[in-house]
Amino acid sequence: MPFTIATWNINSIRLRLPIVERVLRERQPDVLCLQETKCIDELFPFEPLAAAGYPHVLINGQKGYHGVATISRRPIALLETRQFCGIADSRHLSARLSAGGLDILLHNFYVPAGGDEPDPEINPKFRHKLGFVDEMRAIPATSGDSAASILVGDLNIAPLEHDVWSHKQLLKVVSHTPVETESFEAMRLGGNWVDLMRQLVPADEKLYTWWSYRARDWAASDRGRRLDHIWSSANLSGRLTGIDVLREARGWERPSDHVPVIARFDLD
DNA sequence: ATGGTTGCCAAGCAA
Repeated sequence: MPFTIATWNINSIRLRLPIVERVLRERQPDVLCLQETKCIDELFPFEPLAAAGYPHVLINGQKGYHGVATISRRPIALLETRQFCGIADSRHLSARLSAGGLDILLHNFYVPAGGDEPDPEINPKFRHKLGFVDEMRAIPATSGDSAASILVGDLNIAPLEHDVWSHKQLLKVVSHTPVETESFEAMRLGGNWVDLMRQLVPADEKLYTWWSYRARDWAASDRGRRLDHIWSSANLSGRLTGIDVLREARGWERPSDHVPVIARFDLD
């Protein structure tokens, strides 16, 4: 049995509990990292997730906005919930679990979207996003003989040309501006993180995890972006056996605008 | 160039 980990910006856990249960039932990931749960901790749906086989649930929620949760079939321990840029948003949760004899440090991130105007001087939300990515430099991929790291989440940046439907048309659109993509890649490489999706999908192939709600026909226009990511330390990247982007989930009833991404590893 | 949709929670704000 491989070890599998999934990430999904769910855009309200309570509204979309039925499709979360569907993914858990059909794909049975060992761990699912959720972002934008939009749910205070007291209202989090622990019981249905436990009934689905996921009794280990770690949450960092807030009212109405943001919020991350990491749910697991196997025991998992909360490490910390970090703040970034001195702003008390619920955008991070780290945890420790064991798989294949490895002690795995797992980060679940929801990076700020950054607003519409890609100018940090006039747009505080964009300034926050750039500062947030800068602060992520303090979280490198730690590893050792029996230790490894995984970082997943909605990172709200599509770094490569073919991570967006039109590189040229998105160069001035927040999520794909050079100031974002360059600092994003520098942060990833400086932290020794491996981009696992692109390890298996060639850089010249289009790859998206998000399609706007505003499209008349998201599938026909297919104007997507790869905003969701799975990274690992180098000692785990060699154990990666597969990546699934569940594009079909964008067409389900009451969908999130993001779809689940699942990584499979040759670990038990 | 503009507006297009969704969710929170009950008016805009954020995405």
